[in-house]
Amino acid sequence: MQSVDRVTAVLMCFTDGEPELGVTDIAQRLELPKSAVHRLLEALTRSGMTAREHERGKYRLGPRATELSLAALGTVDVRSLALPVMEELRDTTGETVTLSFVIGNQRIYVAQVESRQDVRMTVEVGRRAPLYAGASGRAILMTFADAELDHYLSAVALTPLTDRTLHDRASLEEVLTADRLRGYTDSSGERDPYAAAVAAPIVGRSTRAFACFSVCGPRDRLDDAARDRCGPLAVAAANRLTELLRGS
Amino acid sequence: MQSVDRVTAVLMCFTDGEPELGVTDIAQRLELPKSAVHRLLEALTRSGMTAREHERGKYRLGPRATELSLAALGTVDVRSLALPVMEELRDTTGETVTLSFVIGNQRIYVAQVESRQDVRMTVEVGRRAPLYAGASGRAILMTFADAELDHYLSAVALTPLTDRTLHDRASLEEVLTADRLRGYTDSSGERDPYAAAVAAPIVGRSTRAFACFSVCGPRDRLDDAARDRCGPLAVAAANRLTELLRGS
DNA sequence: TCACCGTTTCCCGCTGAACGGAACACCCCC
DNA sequence: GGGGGTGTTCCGTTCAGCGGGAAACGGTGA
Repeated sequence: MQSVDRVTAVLMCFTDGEPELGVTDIAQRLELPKSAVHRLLEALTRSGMTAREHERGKYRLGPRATELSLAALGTVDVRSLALPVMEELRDTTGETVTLSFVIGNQRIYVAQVESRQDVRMTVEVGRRAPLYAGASGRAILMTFADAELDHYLSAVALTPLTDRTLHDRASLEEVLTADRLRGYTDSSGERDPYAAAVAAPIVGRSTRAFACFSVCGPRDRLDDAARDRCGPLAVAAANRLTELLRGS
Repeated sequence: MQSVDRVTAVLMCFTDGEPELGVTDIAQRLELPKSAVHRLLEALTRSGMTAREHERGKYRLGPRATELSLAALGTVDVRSLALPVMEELRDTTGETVTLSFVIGNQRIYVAQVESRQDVRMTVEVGRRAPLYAGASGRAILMTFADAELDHYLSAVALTPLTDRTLHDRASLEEVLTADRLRGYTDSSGERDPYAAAVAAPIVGRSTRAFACFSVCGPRDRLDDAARDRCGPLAVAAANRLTELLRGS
């Protein structure tokens, strides 16, 4: 059914990192006539899957999509899917592996798999942390679109947690730019003076991460060379979880 | 467009609390011919919005729906929407109000608005708790379908946290049955010997809660009469948040 | 093992829902 | 005022999607 394919394609456009899209934009992405896209969006808006704030405005996902989302995520236990991937990453790297979710403009540890070594990092599952300090938070931040990042940096005071925390906007943006290129972030002594970590964002099809993995341990052990080795492993694990979530 | 309406209607069937549905079931709910529903589901499954495990099996939401969900929820900051509702509930009841999310088979405090009274309940935002102990957890459990509840009770050891915690299956199920009728749960001394609470589940359109509100305070103040008064207020606040999420 | 029941799948003639090109309307900016 | 780009509307055309009904399938109980 051609219509079903088109509905799905239009809705999936909203997962590409931009929450608001126009008729012409979607038509170009999907190589469809504007009249067809317009007709689809009008019908989707009437049925609640998309919405827009005013006439001639851009479209966004609507209340029915939110309701569908709550149901869809209720049936997928992200944490259960993640645990085996985390165990594999822990065994490969030898360090503690954590999973954090984004909630608002903070992140929260929801699971960890601890290193088997006697000297190890342990985090307090349930603890929240800001996004600007440390590898995990920045792994999420680096997936933000420019406008979103700008909004975040305007809204949040960059209070240093240790004397190694990046807290001025310019150096933060510079670090994020570099991190985007390699797909992971790293930190040493930013949230805890004796800890170091690498982290990789976890995305759906959206480019905006909803969670991240980190590999963390004592600074002495997770030195520059170890972080260089662990970063790509964290990226691979994050990609693995994304595949599992997609059901492929 | 008739097809768009049908696609939306079919997808929304999956938000009614049952994660798996058959052709006949959906056709009956929507009063559509089975051949039409079958054609829609086949097309939705090809495009990834729905999926099924084997031929002739039931359908469920698919990987594209999961991806769409992550994008949709990324644009709705549930916590920001909730805070004004929680403040209003705090002012009406005089007690501390909390918001918990479901993560796996536990819940986690994500926000609180504290009572203005000097003697007050304070929770540790970020702390996790089981679903079987206390008003908040049971507010979530009571929205589970029978099969899901059965699965939960089989999987989780009902370890008492205080000597008032309900920890045998029969009395838990009995309490849940009663709570479903009135739409909220209450507890006194189950997780903390000196605390009492009422809690109401927060749902999308799904009957399975993704979060809950609680009103909590010292047991002496939140006695039977106070809990009777606060329960319906918590239910109204939960419904209010659901409306806000739906964008109505 | 077989019959029954309920569900899923498939078929096919029909028609109006959906199609897309093009023109129009609108808005922003120089 | 005009250019550029986007959103909206129109309308003749056509085939995608329609639904009734039959066939196929699977589970269950005697």
